Amino acid sequence: MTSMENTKVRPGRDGWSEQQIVERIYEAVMEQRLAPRTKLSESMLCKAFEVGRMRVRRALLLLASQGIVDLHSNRGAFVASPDAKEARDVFDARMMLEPSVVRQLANDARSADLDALARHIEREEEARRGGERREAIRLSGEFHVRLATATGNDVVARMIRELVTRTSVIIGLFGSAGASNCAEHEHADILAAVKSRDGDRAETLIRTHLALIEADLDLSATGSNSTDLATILGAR
Amino acid sequence: MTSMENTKVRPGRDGWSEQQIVERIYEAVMEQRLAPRTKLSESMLCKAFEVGRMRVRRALLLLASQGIVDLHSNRGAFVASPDAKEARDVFDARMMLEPSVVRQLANDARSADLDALARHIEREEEARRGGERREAIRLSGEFHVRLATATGNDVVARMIRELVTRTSVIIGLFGSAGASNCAEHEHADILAAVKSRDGDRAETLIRTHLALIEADLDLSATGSNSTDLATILGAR
DNA sequence: ATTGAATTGGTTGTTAACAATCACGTCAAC
DNA sequence: GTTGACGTGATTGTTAACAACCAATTCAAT
Repeated sequence: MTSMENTKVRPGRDGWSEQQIVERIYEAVMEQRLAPRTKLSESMLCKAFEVGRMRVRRALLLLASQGIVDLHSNRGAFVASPDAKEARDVFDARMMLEPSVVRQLANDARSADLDALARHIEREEEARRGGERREAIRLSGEFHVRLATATGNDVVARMIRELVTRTSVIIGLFGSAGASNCAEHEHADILAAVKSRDGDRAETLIRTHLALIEADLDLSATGSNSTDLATILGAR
Repeated sequence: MTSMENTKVRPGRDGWSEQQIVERIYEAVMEQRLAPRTKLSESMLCKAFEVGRMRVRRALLLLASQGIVDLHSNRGAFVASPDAKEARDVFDARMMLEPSVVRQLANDARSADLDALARHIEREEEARRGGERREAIRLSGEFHVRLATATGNDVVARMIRELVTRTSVIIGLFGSAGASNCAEHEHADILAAVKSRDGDRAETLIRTHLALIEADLDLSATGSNSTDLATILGAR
C-alpha cells in the first residue's frame, strides 16, 4: 500500500492514466525499444497516448524522479543516459539489496510464489529459444523484480524495480553485443537454491550473477552526457 | 531582442523552485512539524511559497512518488500516514542498505568525510543538550543520510534519504514519547567502529541501532488510515 | 429529534491560450 | 571557406479560466 497506489485509476476514461503512461515507457525502456538519449517530446507523447499535455508532463516528471528520464530545462525530456559512475552506483545498490532479498526468500518464501517464479523462468527460456529478443530482455529483468515482489516488501520491490529499469538503460549504453544472454541457467540456479532453503548459496549465486552482468559492460566507454565534451576538453 | 539586456527571468527568482519546496516540506516532515495526515492544500502552499499552482502540484507529485505525501483524487494532498506493514517494510529496507553502507565506509572512507561526520555528531549532541528537540530529531535522521552520502554512491544516498524521511513520519505515528532519544552514544559508536576500520562491528552496531529504533515503536497501534473504518466495518 | 436528500461552497482536475526559450537555418562579413 | 550574428520555427514553461468533484450545511420529512 505505497502512497502512489492510493492515487486511484479512474475507470472508463478517454486516454490513459499517467500511471499507465509511466508503465508503458517503463516497459519500452526495459525492452530497449527506447534507446538512451531518445527525445520524448510532449506533443509526440500526447498524440501517442491520446491525452492532454498535463498527463504527459506528470508522467515525465515521475519518470525523471526515478532516474529513467532526464529533463533539460526548455529543451525537453530524454531517455536517461547515465555515465559510468552512475552505472556503478546502480549495480552497487543492487548488490546491497538483492542478496538480502534472496536470503529472505530462502527463509520464508511461500511455495505459491516460488511456483510462479518457476513459471516465469519457463516463459523466459521460451522467449529466448523463440528468438524474441525484446521479450527475453524484459522478462529477464522482470525476474529480479518478481524476486523482490515475492518478499512482500513493497518498498524494496519498488526500489528494485527502479534499479532494474535503470540497469536496462545502462546495458543499452555500455553493453556488449551478447551482454543480456548471460543469464542462461543462472536464474534457475538461484531459484533452485531458494527452493532448497539454502540462503548462503542463493546469496552467492545472485552476487556472481550481478557481477557477471556488470563485468560484461564496458564502463570505460564514453556512453554518457554531451557535457562530457566540456569535461574532456576542460580541465583534465 | 536578445535577452542580454535585462536578465528578466531567472529560475527561482519569484518564489521558490519546486526543488526548494520539496526540500522545505522534507525538512518539516523530518522535524515532525508536519504531522501525518496534515492536509497540504494547494492554495495554502501557493500563498506560503508565493508560487503558482503548477509548481506546487509538481512538488506534491514528487513528494507523493517518494511516499512522503498521499494524493487522494479530488480531495487533495496529505502528509503520508503509513500503516504498520509499510513501517516494517521501510525498516527492512534500511536494514538491507545501511549495514552495507557502514561496511563500505569502514573499508574505504576518506578521513575528511569521517571528520565531517564527527562534527555532525557534535552538533547533534549540542542540539540534544540544548533541548532543541526538533533540530535534534532532524540531525539524528540526517546522520544516516550523511553516512550514505559519504560512500559517494548517489543512488544509495537518495534511497536512504527517502527511507529516513519516511521513518520520521513513522516515528511520529507509532513512536512512544522518548523514542528518538535512544541514539545517545550509538551514532558515535558507529562512527568509531568505522574509523577503526572494523566493518563487522560497524555493521553489527547499526543493525542493533535500527532494531532499537524499531523496537521503540508500537506497530500494533492503529496509527494509519481513516479508511481503516471502511475496512474494519466491512466493505462499505 | 433524527435521518435523508438537495444545495452550496470550496478544492482539485483539466484544458486552452499565451509567453519565453532554445535549436536550426540563413545570411553577411572577414 | 569559415565564423559570427540574426531571424524563424518549434517546443517547452507558465498562467488563467473553466469544469468536475467532494464535503459540509441546510432544509424537509418522518
